[in-house]
Amino acid sequence: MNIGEVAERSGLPPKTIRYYEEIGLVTPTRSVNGYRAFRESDLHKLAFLGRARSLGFSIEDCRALMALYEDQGRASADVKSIAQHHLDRIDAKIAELQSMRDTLSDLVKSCAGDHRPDCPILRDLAAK
Amino acid sequence: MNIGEVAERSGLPPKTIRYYEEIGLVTPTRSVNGYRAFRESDLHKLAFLGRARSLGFSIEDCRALMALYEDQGRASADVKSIAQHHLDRIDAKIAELQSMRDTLSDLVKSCAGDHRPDCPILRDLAAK
DNA sequence: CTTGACCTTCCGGTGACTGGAACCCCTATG
DNA sequence: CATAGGGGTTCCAGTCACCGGAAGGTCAAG
Repeated sequence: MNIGEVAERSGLPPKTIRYYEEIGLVTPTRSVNGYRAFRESDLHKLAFLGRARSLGFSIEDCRALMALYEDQGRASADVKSIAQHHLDRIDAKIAELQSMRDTLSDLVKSCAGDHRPDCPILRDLAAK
Repeated sequence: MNIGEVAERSGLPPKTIRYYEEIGLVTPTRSVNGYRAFRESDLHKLAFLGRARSLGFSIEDCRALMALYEDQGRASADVKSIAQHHLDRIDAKIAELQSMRDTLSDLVKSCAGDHRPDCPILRDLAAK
């Protein structure tokens, strides 16, 4: 399989796949013409990575998850730990955004949004 | 005022203040010894920037907000528009994170997290 | 005179890619 | 056989908003 087909089937852009090779997440072989030659197992790995990334796992988390996936003797506790930490980070991020959202929403509501210069949003940013 | 005092009073790290000068958000004068010399107005600007950044506005949004703040003839609609767009982005981000959170939370709950290798998290990432 | 706390600039790195340039390879068509 | 196109390749630079660190200048106190 060339990179184009793998891109299509994995849903990852070719650029991303090359990048993943560069950082050692996949190691396709090479054809005589120098093209990357992907096996089914490479495609499988890339799909795994794509799904992990879509859940927001960092590249390093993905690397660790892949290693655990391929380690038959893994303890599910190790996987769960990574996922739990990630979940905690997400919760923290949501809380942070939610707090911004609340403030911002109040400000937007309080602003007339017309041709006049008076603006509670600017007043809030400037004061305090 | 030297940068240290401004940093303390604005809550921004010196590195950040230098960076803001570099990209033209503040333009302190210079003392004879080459040190940056900040006026009260610079401090005020930096505090404004710090609060806008803490609400998640991008640097370019901050630049625009500052310009509006200093434009006596502004229309509050312009400010509101920036804030509303930012609010929309935040809502989108929260929705994205919330969706990740939901999936991830289910996966974490379903994983025993013990010494055994069987793991629904990895199964989910690998399958589909 | 030295110490230590400031300040300066400059360079490189962060995360996870993305865009673009310059070039090679392969197949099909005129 | 030349060429056009649609693959592929590498390498470099840029993104965003800074942060860390090195090498060195400045200043007040002891």
